[in-house]
Amino acid sequence: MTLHHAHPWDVTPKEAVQIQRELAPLVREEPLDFDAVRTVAGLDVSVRGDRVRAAIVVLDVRDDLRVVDQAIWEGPVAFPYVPGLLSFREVPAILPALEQLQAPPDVYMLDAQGRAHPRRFGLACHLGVLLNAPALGVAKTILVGRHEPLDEDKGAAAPLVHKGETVGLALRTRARVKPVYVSVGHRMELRDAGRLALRLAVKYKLPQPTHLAHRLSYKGEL
DNA sequence: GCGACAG
DNA sequence: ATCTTGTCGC
Repeated sequence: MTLHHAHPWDVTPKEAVQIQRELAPLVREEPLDFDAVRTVAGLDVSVRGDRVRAAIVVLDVRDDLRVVDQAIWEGPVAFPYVPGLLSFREVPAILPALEQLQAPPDVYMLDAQGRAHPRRFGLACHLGVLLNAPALGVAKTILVGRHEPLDEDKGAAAPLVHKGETVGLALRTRARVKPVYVSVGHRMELRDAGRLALRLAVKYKLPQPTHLAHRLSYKGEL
């Protein structure tokens, strides 16, 4: 995989914001060709003390979500947690983990926001633009935006709106369970992201890719 | 100035 | 995110 818009990571929060403003216009919302999607990678990063551990789990969506590849990378914390600047903390750990994969996944699913971000450039957008690949964010809580109440059944959804703009989707992946917040990362439309998240949420609230990636980064194994 | 605030 | 046991409900 090639980095299309490489930039320094050893930056100050102020410089990070500037980088986001420069890259945000590069996010492309276009129809996703589902026929070209065979593998979906779930990515997550856990933090323990002063160490971070990035984990990736690749599933084959045409073979009953079978796990076909996985990778882990551990290293020192390189950036503090600042709401809105999560990518500068996690991407530096995700990139080296990606290098361990046998092949580039067709879609990247992040445990974070995509366009549902103050500057429309959450972690899912950042990674998607860097790799120039389809990406989406599936977050457990809201960073920005509001939405109308959802029905209690599985599949219930409502637009996530911020400053008059639909930036994501509040989606109930399991009946009577708190919804997840889906948003576009890169090279797909919101409806595509919603369909993907709902279709891959077969056993838990979180879609299988991010659910497994979370387990792998947290426990160190599946 | 006062809250809100992905992981 | 992380610190952490049991407990209520489908």
